[in-house]
Amino acid sequence: MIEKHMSAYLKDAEELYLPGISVDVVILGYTENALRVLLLKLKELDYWALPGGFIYKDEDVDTATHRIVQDRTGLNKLFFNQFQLFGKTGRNSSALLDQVNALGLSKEAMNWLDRRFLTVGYFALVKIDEVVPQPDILSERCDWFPVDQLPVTFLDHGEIVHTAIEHVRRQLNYFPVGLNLLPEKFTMSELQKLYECILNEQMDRGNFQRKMLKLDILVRQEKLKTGGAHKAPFLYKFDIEKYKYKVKHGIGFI
Amino acid sequence: MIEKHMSAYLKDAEELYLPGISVDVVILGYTENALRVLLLKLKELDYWALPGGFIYKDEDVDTATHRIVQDRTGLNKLFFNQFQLFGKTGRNSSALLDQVNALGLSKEAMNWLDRRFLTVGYFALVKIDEVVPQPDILSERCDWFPVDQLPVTFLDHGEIVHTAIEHVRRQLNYFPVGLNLLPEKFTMSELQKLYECILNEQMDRGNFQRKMLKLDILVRQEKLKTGGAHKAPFLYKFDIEKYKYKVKHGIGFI
DNA sequence: TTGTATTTTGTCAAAAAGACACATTAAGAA
DNA sequence: TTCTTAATGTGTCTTTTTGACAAAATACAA
Repeated sequence: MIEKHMSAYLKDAEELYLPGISVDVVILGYTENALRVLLLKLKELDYWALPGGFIYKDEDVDTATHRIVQDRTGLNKLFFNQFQLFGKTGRNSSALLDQVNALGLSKEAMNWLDRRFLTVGYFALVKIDEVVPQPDILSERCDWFPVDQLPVTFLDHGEIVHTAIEHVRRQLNYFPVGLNLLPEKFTMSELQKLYECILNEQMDRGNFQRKMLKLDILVRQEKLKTGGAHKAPFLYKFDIEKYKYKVKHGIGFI
Repeated sequence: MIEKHMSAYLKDAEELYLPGISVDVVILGYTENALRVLLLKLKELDYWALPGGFIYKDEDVDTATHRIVQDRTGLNKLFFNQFQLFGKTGRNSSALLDQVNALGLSKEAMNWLDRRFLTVGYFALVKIDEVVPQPDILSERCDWFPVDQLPVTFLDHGEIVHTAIEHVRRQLNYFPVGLNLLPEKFTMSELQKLYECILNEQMDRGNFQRKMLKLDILVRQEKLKTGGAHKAPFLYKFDIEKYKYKVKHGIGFI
């Protein structure tokens, strides 16, 4: 079955796309106290893969990425960034070709796939509850996985995810993670838990709040009413102007 | 003239190299209180270009980079890192082709060059006095330029340099800049000036020393005798073990 | 020997970080 | 209604770090 889809998908690949290079996107969301990545279950194969695709011959790489993420998430306004090119020799789909009925593949598809591929690694930050995940033609479904509990992945996609996380962690001061991963309004402890997930370290509540407020990028809203059996926390929003300015120059949190 | 060299250089390009992709390396050195980049003056053209090249079909991208840097610098042990893929549409050598006698180019060379090219941006950190710069077949000489005083560059090479610097600056805690840019033994104020160059900001001498020594990565040597009419400063070396460990986890200076 | 330039080292106040405590309060239980 | 619980808002105190600056040291030159 999958041979048919692949053959259709790759019918004019040679003519349409830049050869030997693809894009893979680590789409990151945050919910229920965990950083999660969107993965696609390949049809008939026991691999989960990153959303990815090829680059049209006259298309910017960033544009290709936007297209790919938009197709998989339904989102239009996106924050994403390139973080690394992966290109070890021997990086090709032979593992996959071994498992499909290669004879069922069209000659064009076979030619296209059976070569070394470089892939550009991107990460995207999305509000998980705004996403409507869409499998692509080669996958049967998609799911969010906590970044520390990945399933068996296709090729080096697991490594790509971990590299992306490390990249975000190192440059946390330069990416608008709060703005793009949290809902518009959030509590201080939600923000703290997000930071703790990314940095993989616990912080003191009082000290986190003091430090975060001193950055002068948050606007306090009215109280949160509904919820648990405890004092209702304040809600905050980002002051977008100040936030974006600070992110550009390093927010100065870590 | 250059047409002949290009034709020779690109004779079997299609067969040897991955198509549509190149490597460009921002080779950074430090001397006389300035961060400098090695550029090549293209023969007969008014452009300075980054050292670069193509990737053999069965060669790791990192290996290609090592080969390129080794060819231009004579160095074997190298610290280098990929930092970004550049790939806007329309990024090709037409600007260059306009200026050479295109008719003098072989058909192979013409075919190879006249297409969109992606390029992988790397930076390398070298000890400038250990380098013996070697022009490549397309260039007539090479020179070190302070990164804030670049000449007119080929294509987007100027932008690539500035992106590299910003990358190093942001992740200064994660790169062994001192170890790779300074001679084996150095004074505290040499180290400070290096940091000031990269961060583009002045620091207090006493405070710099206090902070740097507390990192516990330096070993104090004997005095520096020769020199100016003033107190001779201590020389320091890095404690390689400690330094590498700290760099891996973020040195914690900035 | 004295002056100059630069390094080494130290001081002191201000700011930030870290540890922790106590009062507050929404919701549910008694 | 009152009490309990769990998490929040806020404050305090100590320690550490930073920032600004100055005194002492010293190699060389005049």
